[in-house]
Amino acid sequence: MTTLSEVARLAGVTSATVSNVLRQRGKVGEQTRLRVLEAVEQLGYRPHLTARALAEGRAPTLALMVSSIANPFYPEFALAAERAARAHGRFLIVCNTNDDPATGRAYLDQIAGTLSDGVLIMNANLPMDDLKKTEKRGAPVVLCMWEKPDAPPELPSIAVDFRAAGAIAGRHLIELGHRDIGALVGSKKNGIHAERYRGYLDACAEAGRKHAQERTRYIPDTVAAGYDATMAMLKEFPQLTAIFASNDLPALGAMNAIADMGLNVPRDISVIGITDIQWARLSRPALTTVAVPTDSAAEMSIELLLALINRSSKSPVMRVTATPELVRRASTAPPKKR
Amino acid sequence: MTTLSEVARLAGVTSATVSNVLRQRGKVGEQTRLRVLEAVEQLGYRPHLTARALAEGRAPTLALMVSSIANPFYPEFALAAERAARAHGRFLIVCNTNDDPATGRAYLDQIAGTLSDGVLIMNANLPMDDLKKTEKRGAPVVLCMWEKPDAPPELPSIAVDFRAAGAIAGRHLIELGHRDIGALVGSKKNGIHAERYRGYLDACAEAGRKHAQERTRYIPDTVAAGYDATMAMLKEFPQLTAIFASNDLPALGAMNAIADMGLNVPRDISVIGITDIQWARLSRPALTTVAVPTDSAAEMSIELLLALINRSSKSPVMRVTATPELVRRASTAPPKKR
DNA sequence: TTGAAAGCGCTAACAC
DNA sequence: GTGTTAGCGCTTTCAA
Repeated sequence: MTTLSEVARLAGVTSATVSNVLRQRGKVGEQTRLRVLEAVEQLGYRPHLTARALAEGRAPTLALMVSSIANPFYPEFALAAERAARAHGRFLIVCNTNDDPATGRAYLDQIAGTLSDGVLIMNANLPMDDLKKTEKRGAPVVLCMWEKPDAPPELPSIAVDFRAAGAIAGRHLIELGHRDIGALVGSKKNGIHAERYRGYLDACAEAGRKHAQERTRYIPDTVAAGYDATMAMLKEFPQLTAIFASNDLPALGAMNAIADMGLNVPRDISVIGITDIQWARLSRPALTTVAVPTDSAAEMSIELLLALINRSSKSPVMRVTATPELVRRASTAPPKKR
Repeated sequence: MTTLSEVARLAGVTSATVSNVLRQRGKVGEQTRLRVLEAVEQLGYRPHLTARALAEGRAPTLALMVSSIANPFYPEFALAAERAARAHGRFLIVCNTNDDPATGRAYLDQIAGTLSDGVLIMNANLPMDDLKKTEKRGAPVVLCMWEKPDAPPELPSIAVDFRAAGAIAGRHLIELGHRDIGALVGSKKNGIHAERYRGYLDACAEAGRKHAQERTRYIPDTVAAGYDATMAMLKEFPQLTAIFASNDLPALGAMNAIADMGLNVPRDISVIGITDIQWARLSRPALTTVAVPTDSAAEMSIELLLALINRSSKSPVMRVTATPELVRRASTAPPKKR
């Protein structure tokens, strides 16, 4: 490993000067600058980021806490977040909590404020208290995809208007003429997807209709759960002509279930999801869904986090992304005439 | 931020002692130990990982270079790698090169050997030379999924016998009775998937058959490319009864194309892939594929990397994972009688 | 068993 | 412009 002072020695200057030329801090003569640069080149010197971090009192990394990077939505977010971080000279450490609060806490304890300057929280199943504690210890925390713009959380956050997304999905189904709709909610009753469902109910209300409780299933946010719930619901309510799913994963499961029952999407039953993950456009039929602005949410999250780190913003702040938009694909159509 | 010496002061000892207590380095009296622990608790002290790294001369992080974490296979690998890294007390930094060698080089230059102790290379499109250069600078490098066990690379690596995988896929198709098979190779002719195709050709040869060159398409490793190539190939060779794809993504594309042509998988045409990514089991019909041992490849990669870092192993070493295995699902069946 | 002190590689005042 | 110096927070000999 080549160090600053080795470079300095070769260039016949002191390490402070080398540091100055490397950080482009003016006040360096043109010839010494050239001499230093040459020495750097010759020795193949690379700054030691850890040492620099310690001296500067700040880490070059940010952490992203996520329940599991293998969940199909997160990689897309992570990619965008990493890009945004890079654009600001930061590296991204990925922390999979596996939905286990203890794992998340361990991460927070170890890296927040030491290895990484701040942390992005994406659905990591961590109690607010733990998050506030790490914030108090000096490491800013940003909630990446808050679901309720009307109810700002106690921590800085980027919010997506998921209620609007739910309403858009509901409206689309209703406008197509659907009256018998089943709803798949990918969380507990008052869980994370509650707002999306509320939005769907808003759309029903707007249309002067009422959604019957029994036609709603609260399930895990997975393809398999969407599959099972759809099977069950279709058996109980064969008259359904459409399925509203609070997320793309259960929607995809619903499509599979419908296909396996020998029915056709969208001819017999329409399906709509929310998010617009990659698979949505690749499934057959391609899934109609309400696209959430993933990339800009990631960028906004990184920017807010950096602002907090630089103390140029004070918590709590909530910023709202652009409104989700309908993406019409092939899984929705008017209901069959009877 | 609480520092070691603050804890030391509170406990009435010196920071060296606190350090000893924390690192469980015996030689500390029981009462002082307790006193120190209490002080740690009281102040909510957390070791500063960056400072520790600098003092120890080693970073607590490992880097994973990948072309794009959003590519459906990588997140699964990344998850397993992160778990393995955590099990050894390391954190994982994700580096998306975006398939751009310059980006990869920039990462290597910046973090290898400074911010991170070593780097895992997963299909990041980086020239060997750059990798060898970073290794020379002192940061071990491990190639995570080398495709040719018979031709060890010049760097430490974990190899998967993809030729065997290709042979397994080919054999499966042939055993089902297929004779008119189209091949989709997800890389350039002598590119990364060449071994898989060779394996497929091995299977043909074993069966005393010869695969006709014109029935092979070299394409990008994507769903879209698989779709287009299948469309084209089926138009040119309507007699095909099966598609061998060197990867699941093109295989999924092939299934979509077949469906869009109004044909049925597997009744009219069988499709097989390689890897067994998550989507494979979720597609309709579920994709028959040859599963690669992702998790163990990730673990082996991490372990090899750590061994190199601890100099308990010297490069180059190549280790081979368990052999890929056939996963029969619904996309393959015997060909129709004519 | 505990303390003193040096140093990891770099940055940032402050002098010269 | 360039050098001197004092740390950043921790680990680790080496002495006591």
